[in-house]
Amino acid sequence: MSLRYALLGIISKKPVSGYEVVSIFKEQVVYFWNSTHSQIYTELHKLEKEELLEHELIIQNSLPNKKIYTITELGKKELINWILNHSVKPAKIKDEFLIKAAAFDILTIDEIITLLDEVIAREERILSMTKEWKEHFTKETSKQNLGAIITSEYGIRYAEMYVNWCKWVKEFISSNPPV
Amino acid sequence: MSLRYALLGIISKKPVSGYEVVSIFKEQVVYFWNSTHSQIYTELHKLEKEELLEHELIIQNSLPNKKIYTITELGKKELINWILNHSVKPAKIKDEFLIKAAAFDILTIDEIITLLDEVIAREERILSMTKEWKEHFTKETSKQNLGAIITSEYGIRYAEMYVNWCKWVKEFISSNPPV
DNA sequence: TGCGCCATGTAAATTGTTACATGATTTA
DNA sequence: TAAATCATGTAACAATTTACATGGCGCA
Repeated sequence: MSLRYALLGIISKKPVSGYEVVSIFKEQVVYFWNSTHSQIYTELHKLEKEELLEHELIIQNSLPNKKIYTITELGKKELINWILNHSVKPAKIKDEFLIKAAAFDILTIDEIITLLDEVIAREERILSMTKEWKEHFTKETSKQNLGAIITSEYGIRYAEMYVNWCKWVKEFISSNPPV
Repeated sequence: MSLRYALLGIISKKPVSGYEVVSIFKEQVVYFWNSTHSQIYTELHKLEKEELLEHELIIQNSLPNKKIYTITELGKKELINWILNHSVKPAKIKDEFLIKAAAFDILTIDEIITLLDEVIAREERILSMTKEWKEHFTKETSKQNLGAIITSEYGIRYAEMYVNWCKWVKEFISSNPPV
């Protein structure tokens, strides 16, 4: 149900195609919302039926045709109304690694260290990518990228927190080894 | 699909009823996995059919009867196998507030501040609760609560990161006000 | 010649949420 | 006397993921 507002928010900044929305999701939105192209295209159709979006078909010669979506006045009203009046719940997280961490009691120290090191490497990769993104947004000082700057800052802080927590766990288990 | 491993992990520490599993989810697991009682009871039935769990019915006089679940040898093998061999993906997050943050461009400073202050208050409440939980687990120095200690530490760090990010956004928008 | 990018969609399967259903005991 | 706790389940609905489906262009 909130996916629609993520889409409206993206399209409110500038008209984009469904394909571009999908790539914005992969690059910028992953840090706080997950979705796939199949869900996004379907939701875009629904939003258009409800007249919150409209599209213009762009005929391309060498590339496939595309639909450029624009937010309607009604869509903008709906978006602002949701932002101001819908009270949000805490984030819903699904983190497989933390499920493993919760069961570290049954592993050996070496097994735990191996798992932690993999995740540290992964999060450090994500961290450096996110830093590049933030720099990119910060350079273009347009009024319309406040959202991108603050959410990428969130992504950076999240990844840093994750890495530091992993390192803390490594220290913790060396002074409090499991069975 | 990963829910089952969260359940196996919980029950591997000590035999518990479905009801207790649900309350452990609410208290300790919220920080990294979300589920509801209806899904948990259903999954428990499946795990039993697959012989990864078994239960003993406890007849109670003044309270409703309950089923105490125990992990089987097969269940333990499955759990350890998943932990060691299934490569995990980064967390999937659904954070409605970040969807709002991504669209802060279209709000006034006052509106943004109001939204941020609500979330700061919420996360500070969660933070103090989580700190109490961690203290609680740290006091009982059993070998079987390593998981609870490190995941509650994660919860603390996550909430602290969230609050600090919100405060950073407040500062950021006062020096870079939106339209 | 195979892969990735561009570009859009539908169908099937799985997961997850909300509502329905019951009911005694304890606590405020 | 109303709400919370204990205790378990199913049904209906909504959301999400994975697979199916197509196809040209550019690059290595």
